[in-house]
Amino acid sequence: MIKITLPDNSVREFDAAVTGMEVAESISPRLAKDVLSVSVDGVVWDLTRKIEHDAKIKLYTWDDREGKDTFWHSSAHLMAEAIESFFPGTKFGIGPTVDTGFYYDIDLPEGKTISDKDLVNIEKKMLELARQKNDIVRSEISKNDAMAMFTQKNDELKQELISELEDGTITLYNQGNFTDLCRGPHLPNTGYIKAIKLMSIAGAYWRGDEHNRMLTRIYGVTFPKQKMLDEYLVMLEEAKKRDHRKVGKEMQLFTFSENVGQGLPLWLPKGAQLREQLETFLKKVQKKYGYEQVITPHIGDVKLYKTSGHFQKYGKDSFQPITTPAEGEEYLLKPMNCPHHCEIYKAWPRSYKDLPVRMAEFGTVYRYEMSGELHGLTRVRGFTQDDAHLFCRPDQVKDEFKKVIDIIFIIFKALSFENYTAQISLRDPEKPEKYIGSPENWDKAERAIIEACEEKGLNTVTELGEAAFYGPKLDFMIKDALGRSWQLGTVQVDYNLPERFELEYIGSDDKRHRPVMIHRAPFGSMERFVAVLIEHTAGKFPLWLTPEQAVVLPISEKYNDYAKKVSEVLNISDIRTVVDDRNEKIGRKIRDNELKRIPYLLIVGEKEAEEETVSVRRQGEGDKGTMKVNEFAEFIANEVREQLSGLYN
RNA sequence: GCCGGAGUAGCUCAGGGGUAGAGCGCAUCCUUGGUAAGGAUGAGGUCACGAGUUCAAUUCUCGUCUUCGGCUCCA
Repeated sequence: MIKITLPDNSVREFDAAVTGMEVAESISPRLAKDVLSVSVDGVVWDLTRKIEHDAKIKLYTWDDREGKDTFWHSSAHLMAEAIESFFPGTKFGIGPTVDTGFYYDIDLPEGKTISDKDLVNIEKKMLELARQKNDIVRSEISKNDAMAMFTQKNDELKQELISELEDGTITLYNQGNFTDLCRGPHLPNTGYIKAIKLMSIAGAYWRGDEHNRMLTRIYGVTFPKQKMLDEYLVMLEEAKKRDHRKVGKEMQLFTFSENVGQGLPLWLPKGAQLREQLETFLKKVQKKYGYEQVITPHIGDVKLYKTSGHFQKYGKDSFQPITTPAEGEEYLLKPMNCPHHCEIYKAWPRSYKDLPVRMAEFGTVYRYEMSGELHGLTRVRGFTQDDAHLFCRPDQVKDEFKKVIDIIFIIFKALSFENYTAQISLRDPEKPEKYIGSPENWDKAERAIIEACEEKGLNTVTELGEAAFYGPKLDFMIKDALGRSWQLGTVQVDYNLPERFELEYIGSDDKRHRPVMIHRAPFGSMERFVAVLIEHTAGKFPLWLTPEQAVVLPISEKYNDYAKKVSEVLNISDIRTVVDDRNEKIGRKIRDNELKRIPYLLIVGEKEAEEETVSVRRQGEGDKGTMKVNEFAEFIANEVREQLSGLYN
């Protein structure tokens, strides 16, 4: 007698060992059709594997992450089988699932390469193999036998993987003519896979280490229904339309020039306007929180960065120092603002009563990024951080940290960023050589972050090894239109730089003490933030932020003068307004300006000119009726006020 | 930096060993209009750059640069 407990705590009894599939069948035919895998006492299993003892189980379908994982994992095997049929002798690395599908890292036989054209053929072969509904069969194998098997196949990648496994835990999965080393679980047979799209070919270092050889990685995605694949592809097309590189070009926000250099963005007038709005907004928030603006130069003596440790850490792989012709002094394009700010802290003696000192700067920094890394505005070589450094007493760290989190949330609220991940980035305990400073200070800094997040009730994930070399971080990550995750806001607790720069304050005991630094940038960089903002809004920025808030559209050239007058009046009231006085019909002007994503279109003709009114049209919504010009000015000012109400006043 | 694509007008793209095309945009003119594309005419390209093969290269080969998708990296 086997007792199976389901998630609702109901218990089903079976006479003998039973499979997950049999349990599903006993519940409903529909479930038996949809189920993809099963967890048995918390471990995900194949549906066809016998459960021989009492167990708690949960059945997974496509709607569960575990179900999709099983589906895609089997799809990776199916792809491997198809690849092996075209390229016998291919060596297989690893073939895991990712958020949107799966990949397999392979090493093609000597002299063979794979191209996009091959992908189509591999897809066809996969479909053919899927239609055969070959059973996917699990078997256990001893370490020696497994090693012998893959030695015979000359697959040293798998041999390396096997060598790290424990005997007695090694399993193989077979389908048709293909057998792979795999922990599983897998679908019962290949017939579940109905729709297949191989997305791209990429290079990937074996085991993610750039010192290893590069394998060929093939990304793919599969679905249980063709319709789901079609919808997914449409969704990808839609996402591409939001790509900040495309929208930024269309809206004339920024550009790049080969003559200026790669990764060096040029902000066009409208993009600069957008940035200015963001900066003004943050400055107002920061003023409320007691920050003071400072300004520092774009270069600094190399010794500044030797003191901070940045030069030792990054100097070789960075823009090289600028030298003075006569004296041979070395200056570095600043990659960080903190050393400059430390020097400002040291400009005069500080008392414990002065702390915390909150020093803010929109500081432009330059970092050498490898050419293959550059990506639109999200990864560039010259960018502006909304940087600030808080110098505080040890007893103030947690409170200051929490206030920074508040500022970040004000920004996220102002821009309706709801889907973020808060990540606590700690040191890698196995690689102490990557970090500077004492373990005691690291412990204190990490504890401060963890406690501050707990006290704020923040939902966080913790990543080891993601800390900066001088201190742990709290990072806020946001996804772009295509689901790639980018780090925006960051807060870091640092006990190290104050020591290196010998920062001090005089305590109430009349003795010298060391302050603690908090580095923080809520936007992160203006460039990356604007990029993600563009993708979030598809370029339809909130009214308070958008570079052009209203456009006046004269019905004919006869009303151009009136249109200009309206625009002047609105601009005096700080409403960013332009005029479209092209020799075009009104329908055309409406269409063009709707597509330019300007929130308000103001149509003016004979009637409006006589009555000193505008006919208001809201982007995407249509005609809103007629208003006096000053009424409209008040109306739009109100809308802006509402959007920002309570955020900084 | 590494693996694999791509680079033709301001933009989106077609073409192809005999020195180039479309749509949109732009300019000029006609039209002077009432809520998502009015009409005519015209200007714009060393086909990314540099070598090589060829009678002839934008097209083929190689290199460089830039860019795209990944990998690695990211103070």
